[in-house]
Amino acid sequence: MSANRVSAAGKVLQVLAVFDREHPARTLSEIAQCTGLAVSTAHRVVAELAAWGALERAEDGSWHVGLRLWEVASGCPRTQILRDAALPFMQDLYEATHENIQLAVREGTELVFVERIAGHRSVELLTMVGTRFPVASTGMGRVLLAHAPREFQEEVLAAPLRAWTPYTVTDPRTLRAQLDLIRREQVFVSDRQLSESTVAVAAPVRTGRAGPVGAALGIVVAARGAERARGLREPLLRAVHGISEELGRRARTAL
Amino acid sequence: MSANRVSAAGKVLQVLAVFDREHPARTLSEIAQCTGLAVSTAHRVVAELAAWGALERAEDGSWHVGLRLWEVASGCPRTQILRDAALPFMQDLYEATHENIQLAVREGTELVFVERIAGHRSVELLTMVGTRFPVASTGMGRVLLAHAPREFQEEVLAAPLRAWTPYTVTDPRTLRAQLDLIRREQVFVSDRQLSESTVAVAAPVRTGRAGPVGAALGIVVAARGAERARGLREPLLRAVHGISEELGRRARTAL
DNA sequence: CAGGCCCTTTCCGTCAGGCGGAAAGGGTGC
DNA sequence: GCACCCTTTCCGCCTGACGGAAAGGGCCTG
Repeated sequence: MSANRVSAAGKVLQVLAVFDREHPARTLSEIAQCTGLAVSTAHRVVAELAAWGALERAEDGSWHVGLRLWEVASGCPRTQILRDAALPFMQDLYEATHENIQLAVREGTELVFVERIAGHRSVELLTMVGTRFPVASTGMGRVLLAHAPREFQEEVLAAPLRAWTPYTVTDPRTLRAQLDLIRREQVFVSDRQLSESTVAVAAPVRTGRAGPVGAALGIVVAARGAERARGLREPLLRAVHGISEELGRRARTAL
Repeated sequence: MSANRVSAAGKVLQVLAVFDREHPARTLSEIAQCTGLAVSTAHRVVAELAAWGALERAEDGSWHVGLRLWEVASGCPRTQILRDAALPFMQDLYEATHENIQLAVREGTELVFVERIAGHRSVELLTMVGTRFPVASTGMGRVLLAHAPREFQEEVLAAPLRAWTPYTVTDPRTLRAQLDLIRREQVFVSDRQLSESTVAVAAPVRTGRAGPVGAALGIVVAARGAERARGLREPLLRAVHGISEELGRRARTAL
């Protein structure tokens, strides 16, 4: 058989793509199965990746992403620069609130969480660093969507919106109104849209004082303590302004 | 010409390896140069990687690591599990001290920084998340070395030790004594070994209460405020014990 | 304890797809 | 306008990637 129209480089990427949040570890035959590669081929590719350090092997024989690949990828400028600029402000915000502080960027019609601070007293969340969500599903995503090019907004509004809770806004018209609201107000409160037990407060991070929106910062609190959200507005705004200026400063010196 | 003894998968990895902390962005010809690949080959490989999202292109035409690769690699269990277990304790420690809190693992004879908390009031450091250092050069590294298999210790002690400052211990005999000390005491104070302006306090993180040492936690303070180090002992110990137990709990439930 | 099942590893002959030299294309600075 | 450098495309040759097959090994079941 040879339903194989994938370049050698493509095979490497296929193998890497097999590892995600739900499957951090996989066996050789799983890898072969998922990629559609012959086991012998998968075996060779995996062995080469492992020799380099991109994959590592657990005692039980299963494979997982290796430290070496993590090192290379952790230099990703999109996350690295943002993270460096934002962390001190996120720390301040955490210290003031002791809630979950999250940082995310938009990638197409999805939201990718880039950094997160959580302590012992924070609410448990289902989001994790490195995971994706539809951009319309979260408060942070809607903030990014509101400041995204029109085409993206239309693309998202055109698609059916998933209801995660009874409160999730799924009517495109209502969502459109929310996006308008977000652009007027700086801060957006997202009430139990993704989970019944959480309320999020989110604001846009810019590059420089008035530059383009490149990320969103959010605080997630328990829904039962939702009245707290009001008091989070000011500290959140201070943080996003601080981060935006810091990003502007770094972008300028980089040129 | 064809001084080419590298498999197709190897070429992909060669290209990825070209990106490090000193060179987060590179042009096509740089990539070709560094890997020794023909430009046309490098071009094809880079294009394939970019199509998948492993590489992205800046406006100036240079290439850098893409968000997609970062996502996959951020699932690396070695860092992910450790990070998740340690972060809340690192937060507490940061809040109590407002100093740099660092988490690192050992990879062969080198130290890799896995996580770092730093706020506005913390000292500027030359270490970054995702960077490597010789294991003997830092306080955290020596803690990991002290708890590493004998063979590694001998390997490191046999090699010449680099002097980063006038205070750096380079005599194998003195270092050996330090390693003994580390095993007796739980906490190790590393005085201006890597930089003249910093003092580090480090302790080992275990898997479970008495499991193997898998990481090191460290606090870095300004050398001028070195007397603070004494007071950091107890909070640091509390943190490493908390993390160790949390790791033990997770490892057990994973089985 | 034998038998069967499934996953991993190795081997090897075939042939497609990767390879790189060369040349065209495009941008910039002197 | 010319020269230089970087990027992109093209194409014919040939090598090294491919996958079927079989051996090896661990584990459960009857």
